[in-house]
Order: sequence, then structure tokens, then C-alpha cells
Amino acid sequence: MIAVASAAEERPARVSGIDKIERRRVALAESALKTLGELGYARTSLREIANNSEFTHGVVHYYFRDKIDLISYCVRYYKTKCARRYDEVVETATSADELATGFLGKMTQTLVEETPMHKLWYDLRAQSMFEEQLRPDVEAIDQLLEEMIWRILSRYADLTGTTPTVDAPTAYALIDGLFEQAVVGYAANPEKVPDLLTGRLLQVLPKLVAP
Amino acid sequence: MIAVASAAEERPARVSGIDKIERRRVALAESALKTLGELGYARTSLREIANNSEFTHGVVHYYFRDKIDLISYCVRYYKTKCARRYDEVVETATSADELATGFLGKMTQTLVEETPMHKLWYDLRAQSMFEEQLRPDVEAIDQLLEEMIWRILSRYADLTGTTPTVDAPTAYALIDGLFEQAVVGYAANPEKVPDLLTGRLLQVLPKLVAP
DNA sequence: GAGATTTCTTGACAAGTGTCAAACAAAGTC
DNA sequence: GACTTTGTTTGACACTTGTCAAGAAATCTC
Repeated sequence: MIAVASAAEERPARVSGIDKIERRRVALAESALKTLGELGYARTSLREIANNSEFTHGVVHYYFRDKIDLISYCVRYYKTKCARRYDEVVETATSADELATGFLGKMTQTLVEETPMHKLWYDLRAQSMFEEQLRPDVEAIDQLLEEMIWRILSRYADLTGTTPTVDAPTAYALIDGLFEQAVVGYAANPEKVPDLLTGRLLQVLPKLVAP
Repeated sequence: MIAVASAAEERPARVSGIDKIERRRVALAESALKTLGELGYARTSLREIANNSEFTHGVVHYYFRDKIDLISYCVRYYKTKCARRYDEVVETATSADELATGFLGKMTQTLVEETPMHKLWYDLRAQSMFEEQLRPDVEAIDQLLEEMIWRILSRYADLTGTTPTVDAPTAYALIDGLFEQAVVGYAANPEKVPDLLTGRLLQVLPKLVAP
């Protein structure tokens, strides 16, 4: 996955070298994402990122112009991994129940298994309110997530012979509210949260469609 | 007013002493909150806080043990101001429509007039996922907000002769999801957001109650 | 192989951070 | 008045931060 559009890349390397550069960038980004997920945006320094990787802190500046460039790249890289998470469920489900349980299963699974990434996402979205340079990337991801939720809800409506009663942004805000609550709560009380989230979503989903 | 929980219990009878200390603390906190709301948690330093106040940076350390102590105090002070925002509307409304419009009016009003505070709140809640020391204060505020939403929804159910179909945490997560979406979006597109929020809440509210 | 180019390491820098302590001022107490 | 307590200023400290540049190492080209 090297299709991440880079803001500033005019490195005069050989054509065969671009690939390698992109590969290094991805490696750096993956390492950075791990550190970011653990420490959060504010407490993550370039040196810490380099420390938790196989590179030294100078390399970071060789492949990224500055800190924002790196973070921005990370965000864009991250988005390619998260917004298609439920596609398989949506496509293979043949009943509303199957869709719902598949969706909820994947959701609680990613909540548990990728907690740091979700923490980071909500952190970054908050930071984007203060740091303008983050805003375009955050908005793009938000858009992707909204479409993801909408695909699920549309399919759910299809399978139940109904139609959604809210528009896409509303549906996304509602479900995202529940998910964020779960992510925040997961830090304090890990064992109960997934079941609570499942229950709440099961309560809410039917209310978002009607004949 | 200055009822922020602290080690103080006896009333000093004179204006000096503990009372004066609390007053300074509140002044510092108010100043700090202004700076925090503008810059966000990560980018706010003690010196910046002092700079935007009438005090010097040494005073901050005279009245607060360290940075977390100050922030924590700010958060607690903040909570006393925000969680009773809709009480008057809840108590005076005599019809569901009156309640809804009053609630929505106040909500969009605070969205517009106190944007920095709301940005800070969502920032701090995200930070609490990484900084354990913030968690108790954040949880307390979350609880207060949940109760606030529940009071509104209960009254709404009363006035419509119905009962809520979701529990308090769910209702809070849903409505908070919509509000956070509005706060984040307000930075990018101020003019449209309040109306969108109103419309979405009007769509959602009826779905949270049933006969 | 030699030379050129790309990649990486290392060390330094200026600026900013939280924290603290000693000097100073103000106010209260006798 | 002198003395103590309380409040404030100032400057320093140890440390971290992002950034950069000079040079070493690895890689490629011929």
C-alpha cells in the first residue's frame, strides 16, 4: 500500500528508488503509529518514534520534512486500513441478524484488538480542532467512516425491508458517539465495555430504520 | 461559585486566608481555561497561562503543586459551570415542543458562544485516555453530563406521555456524538453547523421515546 | 575496482518546557 | 517601631523538543 499521496515529494532519486523511499516511509509510519497509539499525539516526540523503531532520529528527517508531515502521512496511511473494515460483512450477510452480529462482532473485535489506534484517532480528531494542518486529513477520514456506516445502515435497511430514517452524517455521529464512549471507557473498565457496546448498538440500530 | 472541592473546610470569617487563596486559584483557573480553550491541552504551557493573566509564572506554582494539579483544578471548576446549563429549560417547559426548542436553542447557543470550552472538553477527554491522572475528573464530568441529558430526556418523555427507550448512557452517547460532530465541524464551517445540529437532534429525539 | 550517489549516524543548536529556590515586597502581628 | 507571615518576582536549573548539518557508511554505476 504505497498509494498515500504525499504533500511534498520532489526527491530526485532514480525511478526505482522511489519505491524504496515509499517503503521506508511506510515502515516509519507504521512504527510511528505504534508509538502514537500508545502515547497519544501530545506526548509523542520524533525521538521517541525513532527509539521504538529500527532507525535513528535523523532518518525521520530524511524521509519527512517535519513533524506534521510525518503525522499527516501516518494519518493518511492509517485511513487506508480502517474504513473498509466491515465491507466483507456487508457483502456476505444474507439477513439482518447476520449483518448485525457480524458488524457488532467486528466492531468489538477491533475495539479490543486495536484500542491504541482508536484512541489515537479520537485524539487526532480533537487535535485537529486546534491544529489546522491536521484538518484536511481528519476530515477525509471522517468522510470515509461516515460512508462506511452508511453502507452498513443501507444494507441493514435492505435486509429488513425498510429505509433509513436518518441521513448519513446523523447515523455516523450517533454510532460514532457510542463507539467513542466505548473506547474511552475501555481504558477504565475493559471487561464490561464490549458487551455494553453491543447491547447499546442493538438497541439503537432498529431505531434508525422504518418501513 | 468557589465550591471546588479542596482541603478547605472551615470558614475563615475574614476575607484573608483560605478564602483569598481560593479566589486566586479561581482567577488563575479562569485565565488558564481561556488559554486552554484557545490552544488546547498539548500546546498550553504554564508560562503561556501566566502570560495571558495578570500574574507571573511563579505564582502558578505558588497556588498549584504542578501542572496536572492546575489542569485538574480547572477541569473541576469547569464542570460546576456546564452541567446545569439546561436545568431552567427542563423546569419551565410545559410542552414537549417548548422543551425541545428551549433545549436546542441553549445547545446551539453554547456551541457558538463557548466553542473554546467545548473544544477543550473533547480534547481533555481524549487526553484522559493517555494521562491517567485526568481520568477521575473526566469521568466525573461525563457522569454529570449523562445525568443532564437524562433529565432532559425523562422530562421530554413525560411531556409526550411516553417513556425513554434507551438507558441514560446510551442517550448520552448518542446526543454527545451529535454535539461533538458539531463542535468539530464548527471550526471548519461555522455558519451551517448550528442549523444542522438542530435538525439532526429534532430527528433523533422522538426516536428515543415510545409509548 | 573507483567514483558518485544515496542513505544513515551522530552530534550540535536554539528554543521551550516544568520546576524550584532565593530575593524581594506587602501585610499582618506584637 | 521591629518581626513574622504571606504573597510575588525573578532568574536559574535540568531536561526535552524539532531541526539541521557534517560526515560516515552503504549502495549503485561505470
